[in-house]
Amino acid sequence: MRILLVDSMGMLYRGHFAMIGNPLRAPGGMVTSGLHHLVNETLSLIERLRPDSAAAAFDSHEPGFRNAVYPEYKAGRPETPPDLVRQAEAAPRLFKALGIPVIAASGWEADDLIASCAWRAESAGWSVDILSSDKDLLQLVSDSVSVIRPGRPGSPPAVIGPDQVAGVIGVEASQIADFLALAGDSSDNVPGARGIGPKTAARLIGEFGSIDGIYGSLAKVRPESLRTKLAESEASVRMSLELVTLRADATEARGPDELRLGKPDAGAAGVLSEYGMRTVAVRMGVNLEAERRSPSSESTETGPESRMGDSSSLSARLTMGSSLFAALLPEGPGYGTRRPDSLVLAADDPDENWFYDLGRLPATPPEVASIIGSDLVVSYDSKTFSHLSCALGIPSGRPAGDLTLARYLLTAGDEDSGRAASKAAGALFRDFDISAGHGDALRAASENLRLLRGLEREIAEDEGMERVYRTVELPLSPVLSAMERRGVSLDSTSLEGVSRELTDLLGDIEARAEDAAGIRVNLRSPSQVSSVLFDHLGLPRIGRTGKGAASSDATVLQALAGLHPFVGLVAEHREISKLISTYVGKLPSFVSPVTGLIHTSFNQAVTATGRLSSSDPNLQNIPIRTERGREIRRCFGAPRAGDVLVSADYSQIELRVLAHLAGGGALRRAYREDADIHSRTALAVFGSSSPEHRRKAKEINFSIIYGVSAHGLAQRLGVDRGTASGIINRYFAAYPEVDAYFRSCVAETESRGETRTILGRRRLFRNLASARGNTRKSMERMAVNTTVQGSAADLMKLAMIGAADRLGREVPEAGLVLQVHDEIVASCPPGRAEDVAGILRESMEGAYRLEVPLRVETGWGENWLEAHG
DNA sequence: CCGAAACCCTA
DNA sequence: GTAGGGTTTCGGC
Repeated sequence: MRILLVDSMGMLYRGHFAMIGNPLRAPGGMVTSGLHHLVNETLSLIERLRPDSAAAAFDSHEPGFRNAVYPEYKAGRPETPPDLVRQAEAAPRLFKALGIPVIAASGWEADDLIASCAWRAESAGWSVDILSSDKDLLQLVSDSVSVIRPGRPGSPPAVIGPDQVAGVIGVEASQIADFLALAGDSSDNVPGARGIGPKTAARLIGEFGSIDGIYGSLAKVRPESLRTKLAESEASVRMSLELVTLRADATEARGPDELRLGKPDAGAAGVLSEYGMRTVAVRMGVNLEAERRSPSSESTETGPESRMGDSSSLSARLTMGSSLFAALLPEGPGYGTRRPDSLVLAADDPDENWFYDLGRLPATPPEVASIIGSDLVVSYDSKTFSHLSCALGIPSGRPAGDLTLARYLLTAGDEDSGRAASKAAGALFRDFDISAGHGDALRAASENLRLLRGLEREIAEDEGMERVYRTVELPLSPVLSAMERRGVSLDSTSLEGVSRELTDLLGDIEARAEDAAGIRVNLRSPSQVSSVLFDHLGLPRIGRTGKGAASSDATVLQALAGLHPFVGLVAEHREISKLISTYVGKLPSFVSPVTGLIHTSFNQAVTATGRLSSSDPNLQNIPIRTERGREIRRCFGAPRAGDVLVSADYSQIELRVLAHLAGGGALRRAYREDADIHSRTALAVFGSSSPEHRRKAKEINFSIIYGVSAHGLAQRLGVDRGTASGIINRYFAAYPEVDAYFRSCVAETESRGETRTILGRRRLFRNLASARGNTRKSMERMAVNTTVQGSAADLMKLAMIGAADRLGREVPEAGLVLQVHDEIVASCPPGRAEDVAGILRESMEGAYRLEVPLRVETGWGENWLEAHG
């Protein structure tokens, strides 16, 4: 026998705040996000677990024993929002109407009632499942009691049994109360031990087992400061233990037999109508006569093909302005070979939701193909959707919307909220189990459509973001997915040769290093290298690491070169081991067994500035600077045998963008005159354009783009800060418009809390106005750099869209394969290389009209090294 | 087993 | 000083 116990308050909170920006409402206007979440999660579990009994537990408003123990218990909490109070009041009535028993008792918290019911059920030999995301309830986990965490962000709902508890919270179930009593809990105002947080608490509990164990052998606690803290806090810890321990003796709690699941009663239809819960009604088989329009239902009891009847009517309903949220399952990142076996479609009208079980069909129905191929589809992630539809043999159309991209544009720079929003949406999307029926999938798809609508409304209110969304990011997505699918080839034979040579060399260096140092040392361990350099050999400590220790990084090694042979050997070891471990040793594992090619992922929604990133593998950091590194680059070729790679890269795009943004002045003039910009800068700053001065000026020009600080430039040029400061002053004297632009950029970022690129892409800087000292300086540099780096990224994205379009029409056998921020690489038959180079050049130079010309250099060859030239 | 730190590859 | 991805070691769980 099985019973499900629901932590109603926790679920209401979670649902309510998850949608706080875009809440669900009943027809009468009441906010119902929390209710929807609570009821839907509960029903999902009932459908999946099929329990015999269930109970939804609610907190009492009356003070309980904890307030008697500690009057400050839960003090200082923000007032519960009225919207949430109303939902908490409505929930018991709703559950009762649906035949789900409710437990509540004066003076008791829901957690104690759950503990008491769980204890009774367990004693009676029942299995117990608790739906809750609250860590306190993990205390109850045992062989017969599991806690189910609803759709933890980013992962499917987690069932936490005895073996999982430690992984979630760091201590065993039986130790949780002791752990919380030590660490304290700020949300409940449980004091715990002063100066001890979760990390230390978990360590102590791990070591001593319990609070009694700790105080029983306090003398063994190290270090001494910790012992003192514990001794001073003993009374507080003992009291906290009483506060956090769940009580299983609430006499009002009922046994599992008294909590049998019933059926919806006669009033259910009325309640569900009142709260606007039509899908719940359909799910429960409750007839809402007045509102029913469709004869079929999305009940999980009907077969998956239930809605396949008259699908021809569907496309007829897809008119201008409407769109369908589509998800092909199984979902997952990247380019794969998995053939999706089902398709979920959600429309604005939930009665038009569809579920196709493709696995049961002999072939993909033409209706599905025409929907996927239409330009009406919106999805959670159109690039992944495109890969999955390709796996079905159906090319997807232009995306009409993309939840990932919409969220990205709105939250760039606001890392926490961006991540949170993304995880929440991702969780909603993945948080269903197809084996339990397709109700969850449809619900998740509907929810995602609703979320996307909200985000797109917000974007549409902002001209710049709307432009970037519609004319840059959405059109770029299919360009990137095609690039990923095309892939690039890896010459494994040559790479093996490189591998052998580097491996031999590395062994040689290790032996010589041991000789030179006079002791055995793991050269991959920075701490061991440091101890040899600075303790054993007594070399001078130059730089410091982030934590203040003596650094042994490449700049330090360069400075120490010549003082001892060991130094050079370390540097060479670092170079070679890097090449082996990151490239030579790893790249072959990325060759697809299906295509024989490497397919990277171009991530369109990760960087703060609007650049792309590349991963699995990262093809944007393939070596080029050292001779040995270049041998690796030489191993990359066109995806089709016999084709060549054509490379086109922008010349100084960021400095040109800066010249444009900064307005009229010497920098703009220099570019219009097609001058050698580094020589110009050298002349202005040093009064000479000698090769040495030009080289330094080049460093200065780079530093400018990063937001220049005297400290940074000093390090870069190897001069003292005073000198660097003087150089910066002379630079700004030569290019006063750049100085003025930086100042205005910072001022605007401060006043608006955001900065913008040339096309209107936004990066949030909410804290600039309140930041001080080095934090402030750092944010100023980020703001300045974002306009330059981000605008360059905008231009490159436009160029890629244009180039992909022209290649598709003019040289269909060619296609883009790589992008490395200021470079794009295409592949084509050798005879078309010149044409392709011309198309790339024109697309890039003409991507956007600036006040200065854009220049592009092209090259081609059998491999990437030759092409890049 | 995981996260932080140190390091290094790219633009 | 900007923006990324990735590897290894090491200490703590």
